[in-house]
Amino acid sequence: MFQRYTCIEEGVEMGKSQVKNNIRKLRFNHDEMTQEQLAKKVGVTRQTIIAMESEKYAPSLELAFRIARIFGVPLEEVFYYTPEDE
Amino acid sequence: MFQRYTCIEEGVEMGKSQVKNNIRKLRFNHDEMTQEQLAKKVGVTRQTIIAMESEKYAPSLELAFRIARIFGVPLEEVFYYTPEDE
DNA sequence: TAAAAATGTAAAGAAGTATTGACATAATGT
DNA sequence: ACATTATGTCAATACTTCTTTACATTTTTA
Repeated sequence: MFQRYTCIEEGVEMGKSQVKNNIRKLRFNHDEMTQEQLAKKVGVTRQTIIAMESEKYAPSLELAFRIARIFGVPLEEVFYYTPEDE
Repeated sequence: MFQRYTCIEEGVEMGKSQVKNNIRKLRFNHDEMTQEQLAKKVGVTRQTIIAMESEKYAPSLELAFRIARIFGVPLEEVFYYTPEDE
């Protein structure tokens, strides 16, 4: 066994997801929207935005839709799948 | 009030998600692919397919991408967001 | 250069998603 | 009718995403 995620000695090492995003770029293209403002608009905390931007994990599908909607673009213009990691 | 989630007396009642999908249709349009076959192709269990088709919950973004890829269509052709419930 | 605003990090716990296994019902074929 | 295949349900557990709180660092602006 073991396993799909890089585990290091102590603690649980998070696997980075294979879904990438352009949130940061999109924020800047939208009047330099801050993480805080985006968080509020989509109804999550700033932590969640940070985690997504730093790709610690991918958002839920529902949250992905809400974010795309805020930026007024289709979901696949914000998020994209990179299997096998490039 | 009330409320996005139907909560019943005892136990936790699952809220249905606001993300809908065409998985069932797509399966049939693809040579009547069974739940089992789809599950195997995208690398999840049959339970997960059942839960998504019956909209008990929406998949993760990554799984959504994998499913769309199997059917050879863009993600938004499989899943769509219906805020406020239609 | 000091205050304020924006971003980053960490960790515990809640909520949501996925797995496993066991069994029930429906549909298809022989 | 019987066996087989496909679908559905339930429940426990594991894993992933999101929240909350609190504090550290960087960037911006007065």
